[in-house]
Amino acid sequence: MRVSKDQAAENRARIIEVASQQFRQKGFDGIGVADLMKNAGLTHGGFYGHFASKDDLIAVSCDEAMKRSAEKWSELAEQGPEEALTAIVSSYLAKSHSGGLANSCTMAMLAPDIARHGGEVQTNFTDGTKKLLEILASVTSGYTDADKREKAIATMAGLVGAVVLSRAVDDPAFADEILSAGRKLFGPEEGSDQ
Amino acid sequence: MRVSKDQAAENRARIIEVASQQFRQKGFDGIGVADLMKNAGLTHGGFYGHFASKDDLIAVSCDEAMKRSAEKWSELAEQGPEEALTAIVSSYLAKSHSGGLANSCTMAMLAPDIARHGGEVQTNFTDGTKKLLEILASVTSGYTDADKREKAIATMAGLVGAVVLSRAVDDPAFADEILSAGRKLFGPEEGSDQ
DNA sequence: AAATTTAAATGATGGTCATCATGTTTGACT
DNA sequence: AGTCAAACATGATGACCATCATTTAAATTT
Repeated sequence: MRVSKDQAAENRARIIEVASQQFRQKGFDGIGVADLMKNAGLTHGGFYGHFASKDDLIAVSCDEAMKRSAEKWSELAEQGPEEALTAIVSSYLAKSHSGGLANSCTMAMLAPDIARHGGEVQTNFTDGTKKLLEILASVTSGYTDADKREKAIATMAGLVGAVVLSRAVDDPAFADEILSAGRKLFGPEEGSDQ
Repeated sequence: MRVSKDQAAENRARIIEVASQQFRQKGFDGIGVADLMKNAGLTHGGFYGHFASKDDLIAVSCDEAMKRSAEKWSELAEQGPEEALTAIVSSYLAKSHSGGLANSCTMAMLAPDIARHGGEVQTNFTDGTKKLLEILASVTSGYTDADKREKAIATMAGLVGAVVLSRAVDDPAFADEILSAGRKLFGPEEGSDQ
């Protein structure tokens, strides 16, 4: 059966959307093409009309997710410099019960998968990470740009590590303790405001 | 064929050792029981004499790896308080070319896999992470124990995030930039020593 | 309205995987 | 010395997977 051009584009977008969530939740190897398509309301055969391979979808969906993060950070950055950093940090380190693994950042949920995968995904991820870093550096205080960038790297690593650990840990209280320490210490003038 | 008790124990230890490295390098789903056994110099059939299931091996090998990390950190912590923190940080954030993915920390390489897996691995990982945090807190300066612990959480998150990102990124110069920013900013008196 | 195009469905293929049943060898114990 | 069973090998089983060939049917074009 056939479907209108608009419908087909919508289907493609839904496949990417589903894939983006499911990959973050279950990993690249944790979900198959057939299940992905079923969750998008389609059957597995149609997949190869939209994408050359599963690897292709992986690359596309991760790129999409990184771009979405960049948009979100950019929006949060449109504030006074100090409030902006606080906004990004507290948005990134929101309590773990708000949205499961599927709604967490690609950097936090898929970075090791990407490191192992190599290829196009990794290149896209690298570019996306650099972009996020620039946004973060632009709302970070420091004497020089190099100083800002260095501090932004540390903040980004802290954010990613805090989410990675809080999601991996069994104990909800411990998970929240990690997120809350991050919220306190990765904000403006880190560590010196007590 | 049969093998002496000592030989069998040695074989079991080698399976765990191989698994620990391969899982970190390729992920839980990235290596099969048969290949794991082959890399340990055995055939796949013998596996179920040593372990109840692949999940069992996953739990055992991660526990082993976390315990090994704790030993290493404990040794590094046996120094003056400031040197100890520096030692742990610079050991953790050593240049990326020294040892590939297989020799990186479990927290950095497997945390998302563990979050998805659940069960015994996750419990072991949680305990191991708490243990590492205590060691880090013991070499961290602060007015109160709660303060030390909070700072130690931030440091640990920063270390993990820096390794996660540096391993995932395509660009070696960027990877080293991340590690080196971490080395500079996650040491003693973070961020205030410039 | 007929012809063409194409999104998606169906179903098959070859590969991989975890697990287990069974066979073989030989240490360990009587 | 003789028996037993532990340790490992071999091979099978059934499930799942990515990919693709073929078919179906509707959207688009003529």
